[in-house]
Amino acid sequence: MPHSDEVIRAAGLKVTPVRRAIVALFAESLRPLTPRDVHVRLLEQFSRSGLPGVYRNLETLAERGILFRIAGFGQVRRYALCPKPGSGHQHHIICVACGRIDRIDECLYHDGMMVGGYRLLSHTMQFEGVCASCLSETNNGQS
Amino acid sequence: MPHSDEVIRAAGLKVTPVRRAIVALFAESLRPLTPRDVHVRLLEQFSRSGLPGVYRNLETLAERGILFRIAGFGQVRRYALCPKPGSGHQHHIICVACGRIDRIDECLYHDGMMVGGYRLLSHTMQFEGVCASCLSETNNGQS
DNA sequence: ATCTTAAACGGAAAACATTTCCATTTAAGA
DNA sequence: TCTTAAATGGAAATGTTTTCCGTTTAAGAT
Repeated sequence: MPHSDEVIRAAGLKVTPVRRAIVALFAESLRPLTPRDVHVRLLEQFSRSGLPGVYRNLETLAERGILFRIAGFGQVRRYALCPKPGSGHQHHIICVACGRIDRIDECLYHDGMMVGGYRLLSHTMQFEGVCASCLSETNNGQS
Repeated sequence: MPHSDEVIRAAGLKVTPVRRAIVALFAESLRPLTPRDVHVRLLEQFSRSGLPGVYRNLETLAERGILFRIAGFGQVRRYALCPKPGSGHQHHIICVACGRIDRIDECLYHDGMMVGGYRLLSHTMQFEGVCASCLSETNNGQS
C-alpha cells in the first residue's frame, strides 16, 4: 500500500499535513466519511482546521481520483477511498438495521449502453437493504 | 384521468385550493418539478403561498403515493406525478445536453434480490446521458 | 540555505435547501 | 352552523456547502 504522501504527490497535489492526515483517515476507515466526520477527526490533530478546507480537499482528492464522492444517502455527502486511484465509479449499499455502508463491486449498468432511448454517460445508485450480519441476527429472532 | 380533487380525497387528504393547484401543476407538467418550481408557480395564484407549505404538501403527497420524490440530481429535490397513484419507485435520466428529464420504466434491479450480500429493500438511481433528440443533433454535426 | 510563487489554508460570512415553531385559518363531518 | 383536526403562512432555525479574502506554506529555482 502506497504511503499517503506518494498518493498525493502522484496526483499532482502539494503534500500538506492536512492532506496527509485526510488521506490517512480514509485509508484507516472501513466506511465512507462525511465532510463533518473528517473535520471532527482533523480537529484532534489540527485545532484550527476549518470546514471549508475540508470540503475543498475532499473535492480536490475526488477530482484527482483518490477519493470517490457518494451522494444520495439523505442529503449528506460522503467520500470513500478509491480502491485503485481513478478506478471509476462505485455504488454503495446501506444497512437499514445497523447503518453500515458497503461498496458494491458488480453493477448491472455500464456507461455507453442505451437506457430508455438515451445513451448512458454516467449513473449513480443508492441501495438500502439488510446486511448479512443483520439478516442472520433477524433469523435468530434477535430483531 | 381523475380530477385533482378525487385524487386528493382518495388519498385521505383534505381538498384545499393549494393542494388542488399543486396536483394540477404536476398533471400539466411534462417534467419533474422542484419545490421552488412549484412555489413560483403557486405564487401566480396564491400571492401568500409559503415555501414551507409547499414542502409539506409535496412530502404529504409523496407519502400518499400521488407524487414520487426524486433525489440525487445535484442537491435539489424534485417530484413527479406517479403514473398510477402508489405505483412504486421510479428512476430518471437527465440529458446532459438539454437538461430534459425522463422517467425510465424498465429496471435491472428489484427489491428482494440479493446484492453484495445484502437483501435489497429499496434502491434509487440517477442516470445521465444524451437523449435521442440531442443524439441525432450531434450526429448531424450540430455538436 | 534563501527566494519566489502558486497552491493551500483558516475564518467569517454568504448561499441554499429544508425544517421547525407557532398562531391563524379552513375543510369537512356532526 | 359548530367543532375540530388538518392545513396554512410567516418568521426563524438548521444544516450543508460555497464564496471571499487575507495569510501561510510547500516546492522548485536560485
